[in-house]
Amino acid sequence: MEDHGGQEDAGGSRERNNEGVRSRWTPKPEQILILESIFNSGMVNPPKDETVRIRKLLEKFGSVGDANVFYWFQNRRSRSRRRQRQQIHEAAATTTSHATATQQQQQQHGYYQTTNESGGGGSGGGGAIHQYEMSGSSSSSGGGGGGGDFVNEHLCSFSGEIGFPGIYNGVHKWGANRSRQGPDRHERNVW
Amino acid sequence: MEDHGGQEDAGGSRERNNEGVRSRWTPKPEQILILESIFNSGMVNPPKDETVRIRKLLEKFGSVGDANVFYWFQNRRSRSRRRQRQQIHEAAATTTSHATATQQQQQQHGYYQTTNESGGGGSGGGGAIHQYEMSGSSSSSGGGGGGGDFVNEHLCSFSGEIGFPGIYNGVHKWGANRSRQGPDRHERNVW
DNA sequence: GCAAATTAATGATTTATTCAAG
DNA sequence: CTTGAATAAATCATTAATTTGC
Repeated sequence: MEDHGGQEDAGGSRERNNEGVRSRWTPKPEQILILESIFNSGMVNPPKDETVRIRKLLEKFGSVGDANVFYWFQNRRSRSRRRQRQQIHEAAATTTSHATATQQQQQQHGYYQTTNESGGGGSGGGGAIHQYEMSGSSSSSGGGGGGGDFVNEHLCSFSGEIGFPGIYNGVHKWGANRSRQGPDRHERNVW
Repeated sequence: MEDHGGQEDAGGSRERNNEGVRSRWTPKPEQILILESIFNSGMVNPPKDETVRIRKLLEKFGSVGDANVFYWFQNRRSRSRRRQRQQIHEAAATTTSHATATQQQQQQHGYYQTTNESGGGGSGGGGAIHQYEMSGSSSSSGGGGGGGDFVNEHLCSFSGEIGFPGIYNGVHKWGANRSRQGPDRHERNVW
């Protein structure tokens, strides 16, 4: 049997390196699915709060840290753009027409952005919402997940969807949101 | 309680933004002194462990977060470089000779770098040591300090008074271990 | 069929650029 | 204008695919 999911340490929980090689996180297929789903839904740059939620969600499938999630999104954005540009350049080189599709990305540092992945199925699509989500002194504390949690919605989709071998979809309730009691000087800093 | 006789909130502890305006950290003169001292000593890109120590040290003079310290060093490096380049360009424009001082920085992403500040007396010179420093022992808590000594050394200078820096360059012997050991999967992540 | 060598993907760092508060 | 904060681009380093030789 190919327990292709057998390696539990693949999640990166083992970074023990007596030598000098730092092991990096290797996301599991399920994790990648979740991440891509979120990304494709338009949240290409989740704020810290959301990132933490995502991490907690991913953690159910393997060890992962907040930074890993952050890196993942960062790299995804960067590479998405690069490929888009390459394709543009490529097309420009191929097409003899003068139609230079100069799709200049306007660097709107908004968090949600319409992902125009070329190859993607374009399932999500959706919302270019501007949710800056600042430290929520405004009522975000509510323990139980507070208000509209983006991640929660996605979780719904996954509860009973992904047919993973050996994964029981239980109802997760990460209500106990680890509120940051520290004096946050900057909510959305680089961590 | 020391009354620094000045803006108390300047430390940045107040970043409450009910509106959405983030107030940014305003380092106190003492803090700047410490930071510059460390920077001038050759540590231009302190690893996380050291950053935390620095933060704790700075915190004695006002609220400050790890990220603030990180940003400060980042901006300092950037600014330093840019100015250097400008000066080079400027000099090149002035000098009629063909000696184009193409000081191509070879992107040695080392943490310690010879600070070639133009104005400085060029004393330091230190060592472009590659020290990845991966701590590992989380015993860096409290002021007790632990293994690291860099910040502590600086602290010595400050213990009692900020005796203006002549910035004496002592012998730096930081680590010098080029082995990149990293127990944690992402010790030096972006926070 | 396997294991070393090579290449392709991609996670993690660092640098350059930009935005905005003071 | 200065400079802290944030992000995107570029780069490095490690892991997975793959090729190659036996």
